[in-house]
Amino acid sequence: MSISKTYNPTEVENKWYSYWLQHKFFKSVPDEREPYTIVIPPPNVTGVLHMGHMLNNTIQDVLIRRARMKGKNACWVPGTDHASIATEAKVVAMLKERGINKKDLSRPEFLTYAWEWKEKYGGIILDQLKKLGASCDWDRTRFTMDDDLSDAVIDTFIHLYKKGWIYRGVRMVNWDPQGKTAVSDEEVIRKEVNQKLYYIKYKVSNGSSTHLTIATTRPETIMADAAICINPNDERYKHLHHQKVYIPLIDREIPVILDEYVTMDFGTGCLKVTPAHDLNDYELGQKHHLPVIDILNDDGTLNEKAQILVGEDRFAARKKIATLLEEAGYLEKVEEYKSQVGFSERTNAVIEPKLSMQWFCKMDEMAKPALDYVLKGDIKLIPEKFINTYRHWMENVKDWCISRQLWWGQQIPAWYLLDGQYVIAKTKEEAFEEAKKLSSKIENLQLDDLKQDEDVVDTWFSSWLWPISVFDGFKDPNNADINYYYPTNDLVTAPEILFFWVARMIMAGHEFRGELPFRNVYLTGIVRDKLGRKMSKSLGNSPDPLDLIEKYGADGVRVGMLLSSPAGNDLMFDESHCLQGRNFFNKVWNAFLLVKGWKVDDTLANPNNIAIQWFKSRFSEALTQIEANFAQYRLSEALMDTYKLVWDDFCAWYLEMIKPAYEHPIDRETYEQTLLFFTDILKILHPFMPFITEELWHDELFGERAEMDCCIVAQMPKIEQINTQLLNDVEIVKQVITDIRNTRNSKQISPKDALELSVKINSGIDYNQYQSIIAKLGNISQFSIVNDKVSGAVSFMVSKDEFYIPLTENIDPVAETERLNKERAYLLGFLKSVDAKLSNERFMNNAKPEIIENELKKKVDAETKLKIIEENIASLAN
RNA sequence: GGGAGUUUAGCUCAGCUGGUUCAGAGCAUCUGCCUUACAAGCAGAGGGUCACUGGUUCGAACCCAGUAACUCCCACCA
Repeated sequence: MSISKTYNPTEVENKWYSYWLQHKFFKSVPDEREPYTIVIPPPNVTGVLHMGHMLNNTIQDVLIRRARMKGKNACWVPGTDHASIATEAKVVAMLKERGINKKDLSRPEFLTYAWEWKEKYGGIILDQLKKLGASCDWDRTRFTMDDDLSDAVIDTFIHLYKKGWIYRGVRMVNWDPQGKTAVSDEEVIRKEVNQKLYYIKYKVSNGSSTHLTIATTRPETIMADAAICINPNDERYKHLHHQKVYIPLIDREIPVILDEYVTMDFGTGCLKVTPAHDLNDYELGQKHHLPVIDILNDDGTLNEKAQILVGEDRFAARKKIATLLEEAGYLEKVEEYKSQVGFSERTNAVIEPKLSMQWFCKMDEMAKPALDYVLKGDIKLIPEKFINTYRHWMENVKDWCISRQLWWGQQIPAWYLLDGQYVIAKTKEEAFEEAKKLSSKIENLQLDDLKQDEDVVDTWFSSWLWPISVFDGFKDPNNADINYYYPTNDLVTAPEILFFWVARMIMAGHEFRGELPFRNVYLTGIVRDKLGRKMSKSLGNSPDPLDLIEKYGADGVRVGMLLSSPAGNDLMFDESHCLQGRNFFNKVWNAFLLVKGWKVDDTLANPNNIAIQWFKSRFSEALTQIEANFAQYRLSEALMDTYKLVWDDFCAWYLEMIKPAYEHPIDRETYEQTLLFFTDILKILHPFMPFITEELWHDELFGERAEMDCCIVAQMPKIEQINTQLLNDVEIVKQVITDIRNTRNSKQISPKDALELSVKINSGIDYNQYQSIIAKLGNISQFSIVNDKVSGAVSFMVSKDEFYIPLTENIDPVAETERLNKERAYLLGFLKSVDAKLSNERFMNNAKPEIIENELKKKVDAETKLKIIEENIASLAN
């Protein structure tokens, strides 16, 4: 098998992904091994892959591949979320394009369209994940509206209802007029927007011509006013106590009420109270027994109760009413004003506070154990800083509005009787039986008298069950899968959904399994562009992930994503990272080409033992570091350790040390060792760069591979004994080589010209054994150990040892002296600081003994060096 | 308004229990190289008052207090 000169990612990626699939390497079934489980945060079924998914899933894949290679039974469960609001919106839009209005469809008809649409476009994102190399067990793919998962939703609804934790009530909810549904508090995103503050005059009805002025950002709601409220302590308005005023334009009379809730120094100190359209006003209205006048339709247009501007959209009405007020002389002034406005997370429509009958889930009881898991450390949040946020939310948790006025989702299992009573039951038949038991029985109750609640539950009411439901933990609570895989190990997700999803999964885990759902939550950051803006479709600042894969290879993009993304920190994405990733796999490829090109001569018996032993130790040293970083979920650092090990230690040093001269053969032992090293390198690279490593793994260089002998299931190398002495020595040897190269650079000597090198050893290092390495990498023709200083040579010092390169014609005593003087000055300064410490009584009394010992050693070392330098300066002067 | 976090080289980030003259890495930059694995490369080099001000300490990037800037989360000021 010949190997191509350059690595071709696309071809290789497709080849190996199919191979992995075909040989079921992603598949997991319970066995005697330790499980390692991740459930994917299910992306919206309508979604397409964006940079956030790339980051998130790359991390998951690295973790899962590593676990697999560490002998665990790794199971990554993929799937999608039905995302009721988002999907329903898309389906409605699609129907509209076809000239179909949702209103004209029955529920079953609509759902048929929706399912068709889901089947057609639903899988896209999962296929995109495959391009990234995601090693999910695709046979386990679930959808939150699969029958079993929907059943679980209904069952848990009934369970919680029976516990008294689900109730129905009229509340002020966040109404999304575009989605025409209520949304939960968490789905409202507040943004500061520039608004106008309208000052509007209301006539007092006592016959005098006085008026009061209120300030509002929402003049279109004055028709829904129920009162004007002033602070009883406000001296300015004592005369208004117990008066009534007329709403402008419609001249409806409303009372002036008193409440300390009103801030005197904001606006005019007069507050219009509009219970139907503002949460605070609603509460104020409750307190003062005010009527609720709702002037808005579900779609945000004004209804007939508004009397004027009926049918107008709320924002159009706002503009028009401003004009009307102005014309009628009621508008005192308009000011620019910044305030917070809530937007729907799903549709981006401005949220309308609206009173309506909804289903709620009580949270306080469930929050307690869910908080404990995290506070006790049974569930770890990574990074830990999120614990505070989590606690704050859990301690102030509010009941969860779980009903949504949509069709796409799990329909609420509430069945209404003709008289408005209702029962909760899974099926109509069960509901019928329940209904017959009601205390106030209905005569002649017929099955068809029961009408199911039209609403569906919030999508999160299904996804909070995800870690259990994907293993059929509801349908069959004692099955082999759930017993084996649950609790799962790591969850990788965005901090944005810590409350939406993570917290609720913990609650559900405890409530329905009596156990936590996962042990570690790795919270990723937001992917931002160079300017720090969140990457989003609407800003157009997000590259298409698939284009990136096309351009840099999946391995390159994976490395690019991970190069700089510590947990919890936002990722400042820059394509140059992917470039760096590509350059990296290119480096690996070329190193491979080099080794592959070598011819072995079995008669050679001069293995590079030093190089081999050194790299062995170095590899274990790096592996120790890599493991430690993984243990702390420092993926970027683990990657960087690997990167440096491969690029610097292996390619730049080890391969250069052992590389035979052009067209010369290599000895058997060195060759075999190098192949072993390469194998280990492929293994540690694999979680980051699965494709190129698998490709190289199968090269004939490593001999015939059995069908199932793949890098993806290779076992990670183990940490072996580290020869610290050797590692230290080689660091010095590397420094010697660097200094030789530096000398060449500064004297403009070509690397091709061989040099002579002498060393006067003061350190006790045995340079004899490193001679050949120094000679090879420094291009030294003659290496000698001397007892005296060499005059007329360029010198440098490494550790305490003096090195000389005779260069009579090029030597410049003045420059050389200057250089040595600089070093001398540095050492003098250094000694001074050390002496200062050592002569400081308090330091000697307080510092730990090992610190003092270290200082003493520093002193001796520096003095030795100083002495040598001063001798050298003296000898130059001669 | 409340809470959390961040601030270290041009950029992205490390810096664990305060202890080498401690200031580090990768990228970028600069210099020199087409040295037969790799110019997607090789060999080198330069770059920082650790945001600011005080304090604690023998010793501070690290601990404490204050200041500033930025980010995120939570919160109903019309």
